[in-house]
Amino acid sequence: MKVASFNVNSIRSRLEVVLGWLAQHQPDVLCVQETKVQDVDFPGEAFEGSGYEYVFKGQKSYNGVATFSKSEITKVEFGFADEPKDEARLIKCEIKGIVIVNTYVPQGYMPESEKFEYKLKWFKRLGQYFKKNFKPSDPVLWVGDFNIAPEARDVYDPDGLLGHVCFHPEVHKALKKVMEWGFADVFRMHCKEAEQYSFWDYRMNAFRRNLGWRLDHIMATKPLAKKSVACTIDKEPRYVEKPSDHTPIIAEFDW
DNA sequence: ATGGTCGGCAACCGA
Repeated sequence: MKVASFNVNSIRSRLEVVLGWLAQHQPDVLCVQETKVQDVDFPGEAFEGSGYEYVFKGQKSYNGVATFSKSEITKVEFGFADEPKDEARLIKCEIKGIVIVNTYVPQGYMPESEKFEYKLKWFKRLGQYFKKNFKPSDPVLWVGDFNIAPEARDVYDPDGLLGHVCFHPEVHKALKKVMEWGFADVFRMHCKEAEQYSFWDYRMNAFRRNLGWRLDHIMATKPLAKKSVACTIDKEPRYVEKPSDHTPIIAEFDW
């Protein structure tokens, strides 16, 4: 079972990239973020005949998530149970007996802003969500764009970037709290190297200079993590005609 | 030098 995550920065402008990537890599599941399209305009017809079914929730201009799967998608829920539900940032479903939570975590803007407070609260709510609905012994995957680089080796300039909303002590604490419930970082189980980035700012020629961040993650509860056999970040979609600022992460499980 | 680019959408906001 192969599971991938990809922040596409508009599914409509990235259609050919996504379709090509699915055809080439044949993941069982692909979770995408930042679809940037309201549901009535979701380009579902483009995926007919691709071999994937899909669920999605979006809004105009911003956010939006979608989950694609080769096999049946069941028990679909959007957003949190309480307000604000943030439906365009969270899709939960079950595929082949695995719970898959696809998230687009709020970016947070600036450390002093209300948006940053909202980001911290979002992690807290997500922690409660896992605690309330599942057990650490269940096969649960938490994947997506977390807008967090967890460690110094996950950013191009750990000293200079410390305090950025995606590399901030409070955010690190918030992530750690959710992880402690029972998640393992599948990518770090298989790769200990630095400079394994999944995001480069469109500005600053960041990709050419490799000024990157590891913001996209695949976290698994321990029983599932034990069955992971590989996890890689695929930089090939950075070389296509219309690259996203993110690139996909893909994990394989003996499941 | 201390900016820069995208995407959506229709002026700027968000990343």
